[in-house]
Amino acid sequence: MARGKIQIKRIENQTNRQVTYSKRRNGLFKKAHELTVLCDARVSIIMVSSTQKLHEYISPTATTKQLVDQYQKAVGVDLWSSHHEKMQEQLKKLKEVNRNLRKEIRQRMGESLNDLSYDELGFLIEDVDNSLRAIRERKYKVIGNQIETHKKKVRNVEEIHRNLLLELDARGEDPHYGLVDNGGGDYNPVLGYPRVLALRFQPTQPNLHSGGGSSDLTTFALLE
Amino acid sequence: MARGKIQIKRIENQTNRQVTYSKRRNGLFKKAHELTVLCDARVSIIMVSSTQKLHEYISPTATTKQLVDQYQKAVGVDLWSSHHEKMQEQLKKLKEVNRNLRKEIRQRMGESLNDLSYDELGFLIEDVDNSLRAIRERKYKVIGNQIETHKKKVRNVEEIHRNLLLELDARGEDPHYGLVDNGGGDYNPVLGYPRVLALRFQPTQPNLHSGGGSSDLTTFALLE
DNA sequence: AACTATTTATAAGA
DNA sequence: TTCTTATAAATAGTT
Repeated sequence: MARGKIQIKRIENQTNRQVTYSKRRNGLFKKAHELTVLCDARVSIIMVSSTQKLHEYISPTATTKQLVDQYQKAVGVDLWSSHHEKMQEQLKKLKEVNRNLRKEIRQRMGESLNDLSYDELGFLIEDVDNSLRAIRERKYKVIGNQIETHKKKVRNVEEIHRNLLLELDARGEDPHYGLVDNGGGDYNPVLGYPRVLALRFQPTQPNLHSGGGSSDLTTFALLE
Repeated sequence: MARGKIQIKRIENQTNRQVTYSKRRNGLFKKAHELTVLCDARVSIIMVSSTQKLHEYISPTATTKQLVDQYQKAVGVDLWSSHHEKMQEQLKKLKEVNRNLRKEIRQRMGESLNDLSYDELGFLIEDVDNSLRAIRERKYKVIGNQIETHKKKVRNVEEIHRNLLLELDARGEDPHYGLVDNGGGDYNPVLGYPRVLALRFQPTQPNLHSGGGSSDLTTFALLE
């Protein structure tokens, strides 16, 4: 465009090409900026030179993400579907795991047993039976611990009471106070009800077979 | 740049602004294309006018996705993190659900009972006990069905045998064949072992508490 | 990186 | 929008 017209075709001389790239890149960015200001527009330019160097212009009033998002929406193409694929895969796996876990639970609850063989049913019974024993053991241990704790508490209170009586006696005052029994309310579990036992508060879960739709996601949202 | 110099500042007249936008947009795209050809570069331009109309230029030698990906990589910013957020959220929920399911199973198996109260243990026992009864019932039903099936089979074979004998007798041949007993092997479950019962083939699952790492994803991969 | 002859882009008007 | 054209701006080739 000066000192002679040029053909618009690849500049073969490497150095010339680089120089022209640099000059015209500046020109382009300047024009883009003028456009931004004059016309109140937003412009994003991304360019990669023949040597794979990357340069960009972005209007001060915009971000590249913003414009790329807008482009996507307008063109209707998901530019990063490939980026989503891995997560999609993960989600699928997790849902699969979920289905299997639910199935196991249902079997342990005595449901969905149709596809278990006689032998498998035998194994399952043995397993659940063992589990039941373990849970019972735990229950006995818990009640034992609580009785123990309570006994200690009672002993402690009695001790305090005795000391008070002695002290009052020493002061020659009327030892009129009796031991106050709190009614054994301490037998309540130490933890109270900090968590709801999942098993008891689930309905029959009609959506167990629904293939992991979004509703499945929240089925257990209240647990733990 | 012609018929008078202009200040580079927003054109207030709406019509003028639009006209200038249109003209300069074409200029910019033309320049971009020249740059593409002359310098063997790749250029992506996305622009949005003040009226929210979107226009783009992309070098014939490139795709927008390609350049945006390259931009991302170079700048080190994940442009579509927001697109991932929803999925990330889903993944988190699923993992949480998974954790709870695993916990429920462990509790049903008599493990991880420490954070259950005495009353909760009572509920759990009742529940598992009921489950056990249900499974036993199912087992009896299965064995009953199989016996029934077998009986029918035997009757059928006997019937065929009788008919054969009659036929042979009618032909006046030597009725030398006896009823062949297959040894009751048909008591095998009808379904055979098409699926492995999850419960029996899981070790104690040392990674149950590992917080849903990638290893968790494949724990059940072999099931179902 | 600077210079400058020339081409190109474009503002204003039609 | 498109054309016209005077003029501003960009830039190819050179230093």
